[in-house]
Amino acid sequence: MSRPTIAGVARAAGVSVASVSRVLNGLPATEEMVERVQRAVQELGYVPDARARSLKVGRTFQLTLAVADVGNPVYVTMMRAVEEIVSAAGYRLVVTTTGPDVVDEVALVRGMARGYADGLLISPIRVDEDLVKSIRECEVPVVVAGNVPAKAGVDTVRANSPKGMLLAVDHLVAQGRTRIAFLNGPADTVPGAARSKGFTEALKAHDLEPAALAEATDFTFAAGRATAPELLGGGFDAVICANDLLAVGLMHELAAAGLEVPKDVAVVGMDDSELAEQCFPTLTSVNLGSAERGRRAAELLLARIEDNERTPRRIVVQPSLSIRRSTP
Amino acid sequence: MSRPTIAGVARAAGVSVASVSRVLNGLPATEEMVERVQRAVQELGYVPDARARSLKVGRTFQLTLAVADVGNPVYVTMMRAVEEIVSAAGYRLVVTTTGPDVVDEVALVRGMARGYADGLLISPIRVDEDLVKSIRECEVPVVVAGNVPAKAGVDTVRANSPKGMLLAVDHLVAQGRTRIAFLNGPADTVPGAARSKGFTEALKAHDLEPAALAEATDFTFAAGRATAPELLGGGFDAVICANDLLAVGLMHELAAAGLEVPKDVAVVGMDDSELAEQCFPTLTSVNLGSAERGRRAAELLLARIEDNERTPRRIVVQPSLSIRRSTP
DNA sequence: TTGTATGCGTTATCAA
DNA sequence: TTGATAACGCATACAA
Repeated sequence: MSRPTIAGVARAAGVSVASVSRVLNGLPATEEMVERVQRAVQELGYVPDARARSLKVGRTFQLTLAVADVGNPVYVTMMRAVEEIVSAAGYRLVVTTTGPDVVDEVALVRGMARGYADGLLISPIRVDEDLVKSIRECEVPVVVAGNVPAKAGVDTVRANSPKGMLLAVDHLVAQGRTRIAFLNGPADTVPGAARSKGFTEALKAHDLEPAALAEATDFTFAAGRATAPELLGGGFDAVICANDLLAVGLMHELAAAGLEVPKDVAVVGMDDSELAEQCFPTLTSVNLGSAERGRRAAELLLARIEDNERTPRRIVVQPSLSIRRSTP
Repeated sequence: MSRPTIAGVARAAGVSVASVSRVLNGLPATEEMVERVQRAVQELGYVPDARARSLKVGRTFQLTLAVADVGNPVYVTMMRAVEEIVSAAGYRLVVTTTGPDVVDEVALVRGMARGYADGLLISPIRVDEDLVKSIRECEVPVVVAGNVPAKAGVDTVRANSPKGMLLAVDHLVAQGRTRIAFLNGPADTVPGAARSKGFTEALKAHDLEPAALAEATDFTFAAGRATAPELLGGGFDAVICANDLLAVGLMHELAAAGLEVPKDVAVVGMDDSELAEQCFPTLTSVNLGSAERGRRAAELLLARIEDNERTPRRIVVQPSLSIRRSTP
């Protein structure tokens, strides 16, 4: 037995399909009509087909959130914030994962033309010409949580990494740490590049030289551990890491090397994700506003779906510092 | 300008829509036809509409994975495993989150009738009659990663919590720990109930009495911290926790109380998620086979989509113990 | 091999 | 207020 269609309901209720559709959509109808239709719907367990509906009305009432790595806790924060906004607006949120490769991101953006959803919220980790082009030409509204060139002509909401870096360095310097090292993620990524630049500027503002630099191959715990040894022996008393996963990976290697956090080495992460308070010692971390970025991005997406002619906005969310036990 | 349809491509290529469709689906056509169609597709940037297509062919080539909490790292492991299997089979995986409430799970299962996807892989945390009913009556194939009654008549792949508990207790006893406490999640959940039962049985097998018992309100880090004080002062030398998040929450409270892990108290988690090796000290954890469960569940789902008449299978994945630094 | 025509399940337009 | 019917974009049975 196949699922009942609107025609089946109409037959069972002894009315026309048009009337069933009207009742289901709350359009004017007599009380008796409403009652008859609702009973038939109930009896048959009828549920409207979303594909057919969206084919007709041109909207799916679904939104897609695309992230690079579901294992990165910063996305958890963001997803929760986005979910809250879009579900309150009556949309269903579906999450897909792209992986670290830009071609997969491009494929995903292009694929939106298939009509999966009414909008896309993407947080790209690598950005190239192709991606910018695909976003600009995307058939559905796109909002980028991250940094793409203004010429992309798209709503963006991004973090202020340099400012965040400055908060971290300010804090470390105030605690008397001046030999500061930096554990970055891949420099060919958008966040990687931004944080590298921010770190350099922040040190310059304090007239400091980097004590050591290293670049992990990914923004992951495993990469943090694997890359940490490059830093060791660098004569630093503090390390800033490009995200929390890297920081936690580093802390394990520091412990293995017999260094104590924060006594011997202070550690600062970035993202202020759930992991920052789960790890031990708890991690001082730059809050780059992932929850707020999620909220704002979701709001921009909803607004653009409402009116696609509005001029693109570029929102920057300001950072703050969450001080915990990994810094003195 | 609106997106091009197959009719637009046909017009541009000077052929019929049927021919375009055939070329796009790799059906026999002359070389010239293929060439003309492909050029038009290229020029217009045509992408077929998935809704219209699936409305016609009755398949979406999408699969839905529903989890309760994206913040729980055990789901990350599972999602990665599922993603690998289904994408290799040519399906697109979308993830939705249900929250801890069973009514939302039921709504999600019922909603599958809207035709969002060709199948559903769900890992329910709470199960009641309604949920079982909705799963049994679901319009698309469902596979449950977890435990539902056999009468649901559905493919399931679940963990063996009691066996896992026994591994944990065996290990602790072998290390000389006999005053073992248990920090459970909500007992009204499927995993909560299974682990409670498993714990009792495992202690009995060793002729031991529980040193202390506590029940957190959620399977989360925050709930673990909040509930830990109920355990403290219980005179235990080891604690088994119903999952890794609870264990990490507990460890923070132990540290705050001046207790050292594993010297004063040994801690064992369950799930063996990424968090177990990220936390400090690294967490001995019962591997309940989340990756394998994800793989097997995905395979079952694909098989059932292929043939919906096959008799439901109930797979049990055997646990193992990942020993780390939180136990002596 | 190619084109014409029908239907997938729904909403919206038009008459009645 | 209600009903018949034409799309939405695509795939396919059938005819040419």
